[in-house]
Amino acid sequence: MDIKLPDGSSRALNDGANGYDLARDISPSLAKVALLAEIDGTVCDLNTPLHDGAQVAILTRKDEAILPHLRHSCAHILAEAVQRLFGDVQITFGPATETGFYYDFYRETPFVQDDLAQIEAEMHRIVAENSNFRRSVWTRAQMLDWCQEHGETFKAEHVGNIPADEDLSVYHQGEWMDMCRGPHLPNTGAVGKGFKLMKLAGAYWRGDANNPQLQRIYGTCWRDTKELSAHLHMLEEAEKRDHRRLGREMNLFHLQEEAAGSVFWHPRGWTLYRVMQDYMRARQIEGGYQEVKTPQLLDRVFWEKSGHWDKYREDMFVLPEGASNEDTGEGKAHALKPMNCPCHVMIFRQGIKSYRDLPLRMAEFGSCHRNEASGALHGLMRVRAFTQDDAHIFCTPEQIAEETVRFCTLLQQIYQDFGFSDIQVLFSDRPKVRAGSDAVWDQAEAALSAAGKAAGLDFTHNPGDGAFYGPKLDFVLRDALGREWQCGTLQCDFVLPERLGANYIGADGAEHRPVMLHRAIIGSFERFCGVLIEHYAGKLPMWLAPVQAMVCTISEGADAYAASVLERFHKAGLRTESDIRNQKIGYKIREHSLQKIPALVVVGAKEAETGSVAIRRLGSTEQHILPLEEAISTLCLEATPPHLRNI
RNA sequence: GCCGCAGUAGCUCAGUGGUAGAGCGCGUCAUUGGUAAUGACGAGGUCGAGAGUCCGAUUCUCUCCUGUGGCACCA
Repeated sequence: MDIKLPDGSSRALNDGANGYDLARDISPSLAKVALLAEIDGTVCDLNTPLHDGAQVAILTRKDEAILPHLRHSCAHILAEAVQRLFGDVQITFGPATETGFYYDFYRETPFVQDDLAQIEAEMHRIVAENSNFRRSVWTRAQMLDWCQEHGETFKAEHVGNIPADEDLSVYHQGEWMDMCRGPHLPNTGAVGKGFKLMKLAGAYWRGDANNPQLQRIYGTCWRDTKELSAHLHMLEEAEKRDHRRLGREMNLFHLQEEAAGSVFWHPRGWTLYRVMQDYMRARQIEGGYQEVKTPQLLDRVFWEKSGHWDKYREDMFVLPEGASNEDTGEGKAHALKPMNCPCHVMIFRQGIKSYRDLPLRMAEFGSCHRNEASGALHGLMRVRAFTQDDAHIFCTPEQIAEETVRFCTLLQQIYQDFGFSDIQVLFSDRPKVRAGSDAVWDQAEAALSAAGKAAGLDFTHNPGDGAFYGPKLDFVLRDALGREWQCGTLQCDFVLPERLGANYIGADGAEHRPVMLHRAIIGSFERFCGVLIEHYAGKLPMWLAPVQAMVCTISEGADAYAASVLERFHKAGLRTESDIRNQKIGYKIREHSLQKIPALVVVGAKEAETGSVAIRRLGSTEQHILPLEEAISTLCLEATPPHLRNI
């Protein structure tokens, strides 16, 4: 038979030959390092038989494509090690992840951290044993017998979930085996030493909280120890830019247990927050939005009417009846608002709206409370009290397309200004269970998807994942470490205007129902602050930096000059502080550099005499001596928020 | 909410069945210096909260709280 190779050449092999035979035919040295075969674009075991005319590539350690399979094989080795060491363990699943693998086990007694070292040592032993991975195909009955015999109830349950027309394959390695689709490396030795067990975690069987909890062991796995240490180093770097750590070190905010999930903003952190908010407000006004402010605490009846009570009451903060005054037991039941939209509909409903009022764009920096599960809280990223850059656009169905384009344009501008250029858009269309007629969905989906494309955004289709009340676009941005953050969203809603009785008078003189577009760009200010801190590793661009310049004196003799410099900087609108402490200049430089202050303004006798300043920028060791006014105009230029530039 | 881990000075952490220690930070004093740590001295702790075992608990046990890594959740 004839096999085509990646370089366009072809090779004649005997019938029944496999990838290994091909590798050996090409060269004995290739056969030694061959790990997997990519047959017609699908990665397969090396010993998978080839067919005539197949396009085949032999994969070796050099190919990144082996990584998922290397990791998956490593997961099997983990599972074998665990079953060797612990008698009372059932195996379940163990897939590859983005940087490694995990395996979920069932065991009455949980694993503890100290078990990991022992397990890892056993894994190295299994690698050293260098057993072949051997695939075989079993019948359902054979498999179930095996599960019965070995007490593997979870695997047995899974047998029933494998499509009837699919082969049920098992992979052996030495004495051990697992039911698995494969493919795998030729032998356990091929996994090498580039792996490490990372952490223990709980996970539910089949991802469902109603099912038994399994014990998950995470590992990371790479092609060699060099790649492994590079990855571990990257993790250390990521830890250094953790916003919780930087928030403390830079004195931006803190959290404490009496207010779990709510932020104490310190002066510097609140400055960042305010600068962001001022910027967002300005951009929104440019974008044709009107800003409003609505109540935090509303009668329970209101939430019942809006439909939130039924759906979200578990996660709402509620004041039960009588709680408003503990002494007298007076007061109706209330709840803190978990979102702003119903309140915005209330404003829309005041007075009679005409089609001439549409589209009506109503924005609020809406402070919301959601009683998030305790295990979900995480620094600024997941909190219980937060403020959204929320807005609702009331419009006609015909206006959806244009409003979407306007929104995408605004969003792109804002992300760019904050320093994010890699934006991914997910378009989610009608779910199975939904409200509204198909005709309206047709129109909304077409409008959204066309508008997304028109705005020139990267576009991924996410079928069936829309909200029950309408299709949506989600905007995911990628930060400096390549992590993804879903921040922006645009959701069509045909339901809430109806539930809460919003309408307008059309050109025909009749009442019509507006469509509501729920939209946010940064999502929550709290979370976005966290994202910014991590994206910039604390080194915020000048316009966002809480303190933009620090005037540092060389010695006491320069105090008076420093005070006049500080005053000039303040007058120029630069957020500036001064450090006239009795310390050496090196000490001050170090301290304010660690505080990530963008411009250090050093003044001593020389500067005082010539009316100049020595500027040292964060991240550089150079000093630039400039006349005071020139320094100010240079820094001011950079410190100008994006919406005020070029005007 | 579930599973693992953790909670000791402002921060990072050590430590012990007989009520505690370091470094940094903070304060005072000396030093007046030229770009990432000047020196000396000093203050600072209900060892997360509650209960139990014990003559005695920060240490052992239990419960709770909070944090943390996951899972589930995320309008």
